Amino acid sequence: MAKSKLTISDVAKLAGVSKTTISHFLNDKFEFMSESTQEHIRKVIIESGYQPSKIAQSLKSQNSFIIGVIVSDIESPFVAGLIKSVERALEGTNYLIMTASTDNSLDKEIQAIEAMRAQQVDGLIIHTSNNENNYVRELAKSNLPIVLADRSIKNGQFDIVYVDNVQPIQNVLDHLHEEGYEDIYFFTEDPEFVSTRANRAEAFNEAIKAHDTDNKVRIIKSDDFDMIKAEIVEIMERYVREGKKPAIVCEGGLVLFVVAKCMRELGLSLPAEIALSGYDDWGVFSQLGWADMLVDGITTVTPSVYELGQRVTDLLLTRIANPMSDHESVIIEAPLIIRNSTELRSYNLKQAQKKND
Amino acid sequence: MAKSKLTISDVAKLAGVSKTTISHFLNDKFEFMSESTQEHIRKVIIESGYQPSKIAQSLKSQNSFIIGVIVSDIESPFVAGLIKSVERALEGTNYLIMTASTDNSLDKEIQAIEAMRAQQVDGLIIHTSNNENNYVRELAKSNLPIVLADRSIKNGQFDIVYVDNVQPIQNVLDHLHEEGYEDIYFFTEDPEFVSTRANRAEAFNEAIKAHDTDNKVRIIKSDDFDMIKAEIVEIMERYVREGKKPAIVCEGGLVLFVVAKCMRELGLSLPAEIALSGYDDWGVFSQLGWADMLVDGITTVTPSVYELGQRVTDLLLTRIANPMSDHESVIIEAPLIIRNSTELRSYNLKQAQKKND
DNA sequence: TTGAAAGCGCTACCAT
DNA sequence: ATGGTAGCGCTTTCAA
Repeated sequence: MAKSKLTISDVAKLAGVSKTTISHFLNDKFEFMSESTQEHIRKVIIESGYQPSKIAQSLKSQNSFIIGVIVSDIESPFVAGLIKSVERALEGTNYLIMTASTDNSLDKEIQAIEAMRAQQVDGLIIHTSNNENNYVRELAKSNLPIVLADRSIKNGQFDIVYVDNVQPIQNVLDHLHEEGYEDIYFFTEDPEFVSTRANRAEAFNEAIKAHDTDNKVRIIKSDDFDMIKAEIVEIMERYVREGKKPAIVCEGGLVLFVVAKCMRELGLSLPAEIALSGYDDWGVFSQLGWADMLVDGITTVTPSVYELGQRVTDLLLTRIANPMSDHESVIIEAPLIIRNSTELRSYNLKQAQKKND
Repeated sequence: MAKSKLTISDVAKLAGVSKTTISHFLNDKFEFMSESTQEHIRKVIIESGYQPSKIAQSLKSQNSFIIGVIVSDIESPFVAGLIKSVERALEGTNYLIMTASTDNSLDKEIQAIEAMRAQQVDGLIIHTSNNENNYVRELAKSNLPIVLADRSIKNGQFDIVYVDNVQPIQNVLDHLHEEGYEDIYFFTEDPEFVSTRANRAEAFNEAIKAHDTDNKVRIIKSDDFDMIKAEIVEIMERYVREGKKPAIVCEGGLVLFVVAKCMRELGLSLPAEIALSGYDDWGVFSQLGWADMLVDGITTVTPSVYELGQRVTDLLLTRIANPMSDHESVIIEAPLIIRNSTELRSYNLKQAQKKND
């Protein structure tokens, strides 16, 4: 192992050839040298532990082989799965990823993107924290390849891959109606700046309006358990007054988790007193079956985060290869997995059987 | 927004000054120019959207302001928390991070490190997948700053920050004994190449040997639920035969989660039939209280992953600033949080009260 | 088959 | 206060 950094000149000197020949060797242009020099150079390079500087190569070639991945919060299992699948999709290429987690702050997001631009990244994958990110909208007009992951940005022209926000909501509602729930709510974190939340809430409103004219969207904060419990209690009080079975649909993995926690702490029994369901977009956690485990199983809409990352990466590499191609939108489907938390009919059946025994 | 990339020469031409002056401006050396040129340059740069190339700066200055973060699996909440806290600790500096998730493969780990070396990273934070990583051990002898996060590498000289692997195990065992458990097991994934697992298993053996001479370490695979259930069933059979209350201590968040899941599926009741506890090193998930939620609360050893990331980053920055300083080892303490899953005495008390009623 | 030299975008030294 | 220029490590053209 080399003690200090060698340059191409050092290696050329060591091997007794010119920089040019070393460079040819590094770039697999073996036709420019004899077998014997080739072998000789190989040996010298291995023995010396020489690592060509990507920095210098980048400066020359004008591409860095770095993909910038900007995400809202790396600790969200959704985001971690996204990053992992991007890395997997990049295996076998020469690209590395540079990540920045913006803590859902627009300022940090812009800072991170500027820093990555300065690093001469070859492309950007963005899981934005704000759908009004002007900076990105403008940047998209330059020639820097950008693909949005799941969350869109208003009024911009982008490549984007996102999880279906409409059909799964319809499917959940159909299922809940069939099971006999009549008072259905949608819990989401603030949808103002996050397209997926807004789109899911809108799909919910659209689908529900034939059955219900009240506003059933509840905007919660996932770290304010008291507030969430208060919302749930209000729903249960209404149930007591009006007798319509209530159900809650949640916008994403975190909200679903937190609402489940609150229901448990309130001692509610599912599916008898209330139903719970929602998007479970937590990648490895979905695989581990957390929704299967809590409160005896929660019905979820379960998209493949890995597919998302794969498709995003495909799109980005395509655009890097062909900067002038038309922008594409790709939608990831998300099947409904029905579990105990919404199966009122079979619950009722079991209760009836117990009585008969 | 610029359509194509501007260079310092372009900007110098636009501003009607020399490259030197622009360079001075970029490096805040305002003493070398008049107020008026300074203002003029500022305006030109903003209007043109010019971004100095870090690549060129790096080539010149011989440092990249990139920290490489090599981790075993970014989807582990422990690792995600580590990355997040490293990023936080780096806020306010000029450093960016480049991540690579190695899927617990030694080959990929070495590849990733080589790629990062080529990128001229200024330092490396490594959460290794293999404690016999020769490549890293040798690399540590070069002048590249390296700090290990939590997992150590045999026979190497490193800066390292890790979660205490001894005292918490002792604390858990003391607690379990006090509660009346007499047949205590340690569940871990294969400890052969992962120092934390090996160290915890060893601490367990050391602490238990006064009470129990059998080998109570069970090596499981976290994705093989059948195998885990079989182990648990065996333990319960022994309990039926011999009457000593069993307890399981788990090596990390994933094992704890999976074992909890299996116990639930087996219909075991905690703490009455068996106790469960272990390291909960899942950062944000610990905060969300998953261990509080499953099977009515699991007793956990709960280190702060954020502190780990913070300390690791501090150490790395210190070493970058002062390459010749002595290697440091920092230990993160981990308090024991006692929950329902091990509280046999209060459970028995309640049962007794019920009888009296 | 090999090598000399220009130049990528920037910094820093040395002039003016 | 401002500018000319060498050089960081590499690639690539052109010449030998």
